[in-house]
Amino acid sequence: MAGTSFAERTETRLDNAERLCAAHGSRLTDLRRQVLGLVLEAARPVGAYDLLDGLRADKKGAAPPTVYRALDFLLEEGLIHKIERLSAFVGCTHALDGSHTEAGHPHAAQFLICTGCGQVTELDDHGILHALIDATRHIGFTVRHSTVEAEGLCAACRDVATA
Amino acid sequence: MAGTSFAERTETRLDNAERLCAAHGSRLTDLRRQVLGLVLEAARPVGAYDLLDGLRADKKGAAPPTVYRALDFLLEEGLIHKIERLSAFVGCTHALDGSHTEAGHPHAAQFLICTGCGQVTELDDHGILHALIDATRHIGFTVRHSTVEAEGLCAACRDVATA
DNA sequence: TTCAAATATGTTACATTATAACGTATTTTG
DNA sequence: CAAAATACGTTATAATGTAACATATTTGAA
Repeated sequence: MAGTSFAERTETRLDNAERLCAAHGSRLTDLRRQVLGLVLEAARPVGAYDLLDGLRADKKGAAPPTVYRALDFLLEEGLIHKIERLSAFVGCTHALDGSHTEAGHPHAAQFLICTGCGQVTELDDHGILHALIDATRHIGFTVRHSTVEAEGLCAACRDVATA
Repeated sequence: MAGTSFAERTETRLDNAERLCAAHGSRLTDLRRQVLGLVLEAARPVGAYDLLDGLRADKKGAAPPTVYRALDFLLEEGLIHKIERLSAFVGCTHALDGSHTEAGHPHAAQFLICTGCGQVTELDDHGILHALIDATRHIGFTVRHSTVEAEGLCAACRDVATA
């Protein structure tokens, strides 16, 4: 059993994740749970090699494939997202906090990256998704998955900048 | 002078690019012109190291920074875009083919990546941009730059798949 | 239950993408 | 022309990601 212990809120979310996995016949193993925990405990998007460092506190010989395989699994389950512009990963608030027992389906997700504080906010805005689908439909393109990432300033950082 | 010679259409677009640069006081040097030419001649998004190989046909000792510096310049000028999901670069049709003499301003740009044929189509759809701005405004986030990339099937590849 | 198949993880090596740091050349400007 | 700014050359290395194969664990069917 992994020695790492996480904050209570994180454990709750991990339990949610475990239920979601069970619900579609996949297993949130100790290793995967631990990697997801490390992602969730980070205040901001985490890189794969930061996660690897975190893992090594517990499992001395961990290597890159250990982390990447866990990340691939978590991405497929929709439990985390990859922020492409940052090559980093965040927990999916939609899946882990929401009342959505129907995970797995890739949902619309948009990410707001604040260049001031580094925080990333996840949106799940249907208007954006529909605008994208509308724009692509009439040229015959079928969207399977979309990446929407906006860089800018969050409310708090903008206020600081204006002051 | 660089020995590489490009198709006529490409030269035309390079001339456009040169005018755009001149219009805001930057220089499309031989090197930058050559890198842009290589991007434009590629049927699909090109990686930095593919460009490096292309460069080396002409300049034997070229090294990664040679290419990356040229790419940084071209990105800043809005002459190319980076497709984050592919770590690859495409010419900006908006800037190079359009009647838009007012380059430099980052415009709304969305990319449709066909997983069938690898082609990437650039959209410049205001509906998507506005949906994004609407969704972010009411939470106080100010968008400075956005990345929108959709993966799916273009009309041609979808027809093949359905057949 | 017991073995075969499927799944998950360990381990080594390497591929790909990107940048730091410093020196030289070229261009621009006073 | 000389100084400053800009662009480029060169070496080394950082950061991100994967291939390939071995071992362990779990699952499922006989």
